[in-house]
Amino acid sequence: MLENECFVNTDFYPQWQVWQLLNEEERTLLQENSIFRKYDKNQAIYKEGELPEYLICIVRGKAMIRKEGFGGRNQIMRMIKPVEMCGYRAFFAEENYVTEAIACEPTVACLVPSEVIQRLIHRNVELACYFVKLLAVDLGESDVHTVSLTQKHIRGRLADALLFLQQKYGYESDGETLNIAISREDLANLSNMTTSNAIRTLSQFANEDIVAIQGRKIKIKQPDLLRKIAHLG
Amino acid sequence: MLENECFVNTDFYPQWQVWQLLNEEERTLLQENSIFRKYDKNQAIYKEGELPEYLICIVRGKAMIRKEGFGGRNQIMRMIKPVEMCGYRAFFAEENYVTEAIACEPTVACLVPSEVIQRLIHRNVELACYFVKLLAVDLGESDVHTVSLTQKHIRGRLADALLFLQQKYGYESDGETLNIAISREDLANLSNMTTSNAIRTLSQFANEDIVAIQGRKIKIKQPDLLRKIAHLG
DNA sequence: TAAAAAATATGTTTTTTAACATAAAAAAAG
DNA sequence: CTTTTTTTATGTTAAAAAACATATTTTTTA
Repeated sequence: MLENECFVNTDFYPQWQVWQLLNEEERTLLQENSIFRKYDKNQAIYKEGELPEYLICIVRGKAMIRKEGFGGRNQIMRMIKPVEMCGYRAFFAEENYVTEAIACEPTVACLVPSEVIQRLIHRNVELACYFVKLLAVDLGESDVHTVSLTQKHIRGRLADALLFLQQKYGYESDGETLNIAISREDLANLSNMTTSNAIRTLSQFANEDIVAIQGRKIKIKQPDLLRKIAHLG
Repeated sequence: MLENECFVNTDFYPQWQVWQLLNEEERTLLQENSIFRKYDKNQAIYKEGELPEYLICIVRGKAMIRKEGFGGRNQIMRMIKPVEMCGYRAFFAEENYVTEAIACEPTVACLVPSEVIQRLIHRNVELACYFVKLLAVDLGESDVHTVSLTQKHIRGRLADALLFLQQKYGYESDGETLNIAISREDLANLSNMTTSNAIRTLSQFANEDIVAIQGRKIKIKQPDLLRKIAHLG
């Protein structure tokens, strides 16, 4: 067993949508072949250029899917929460990864070897259709994200990023603090701007009382205003 | 029969990869339910916000998949050639279209009603897996395209666009003229810049003898140099 | 074919954003 | 707990790209 493998409570399986599509026999095949791995904050789950060996399901924690750009800049393409998957795109495309996945906080993943998934989707058409839908939704989000990144101004892009984080991770129990701690640099990478501009623009939002900042924790004080800024571009 | 419906030589079917995955019975179902439609240059094949009714296969001509942005700007997301499909993303995601498809030249499409495709993929797992792969490849291309659009400078983006057109449509018989006539505006929409900048930058490339311009026909004279410019960002 | 409209070319100005610089604050490491 | 490193804040400058303007060419349409 590799040192970052671990055992976890397998209660997570029923939460995984894939699990719901499998019969008893298929579930056994999946469970007996899947392994669990722990990742530290900022540890890579997979790297750009590698060949995908596993389908990865995030059980605990958070991950970001990002792509290296030019001059040390990265673009965060997607973010993952429990119980969502990553790594399946490259695997299904039969390509090496074009992105990398990084744990945003201590994270646990369930890894299923590619051959097992391949076998499962070829014998279970509902599972295949589930992945068709998943990829189709991903591609639509990607199209919308691309136009936001390329055509909106800095404030609109940052507003989009904050609303995206809200939608993905929700609020803490106070109903306004984003349920993720994110550095200004990552916020910049999510919204296609330099770190300085993320810092500056977030400060402006705080001055305008649209958000409140407590380090890497962000309170969304006026979501409607944020939506308006996002909508204007 | 709608006025833009038409009959075409059905020899195209064997060229369609989907056709190759079907048995006799499935082929009959597909063929008996598919209709053909003609589109003029610049005519919409489908529009943003509409509900997808058909899977669309381009039989003759060319189409661009684009998304409306802000201030009258569009982003061309993908381009289609015979025999490739479009319109399947929204359909599989069970969403309205987030993009529109426009015929770039007189185009003929084969339309298959959504219910028919739905029935086919649920009884043919190989077909379902084919769409999984197709969408996975699309999403990978989208990721790469996004980073090009957001991080490369104007020259790099235009170089990428020209190389993309070369790869997609190839050369004419002279071995260097792109097999598509494209306006500067569309080139701008493909590479995320204003029309003025597409005009100016293409002129620069012509001055540097990297390309030669004859109206909307572009000769790639130094593809290696173009690749170098694209690679530098 | 002539007139009108649209697209292209090219120069100039303005806006936006990146890059750079420095200090303060916060987080991480020993 | 102290030192070092990293992150954040904020001001200034430089670069990139958009916006604007006008002339010319090409395409479309009557």
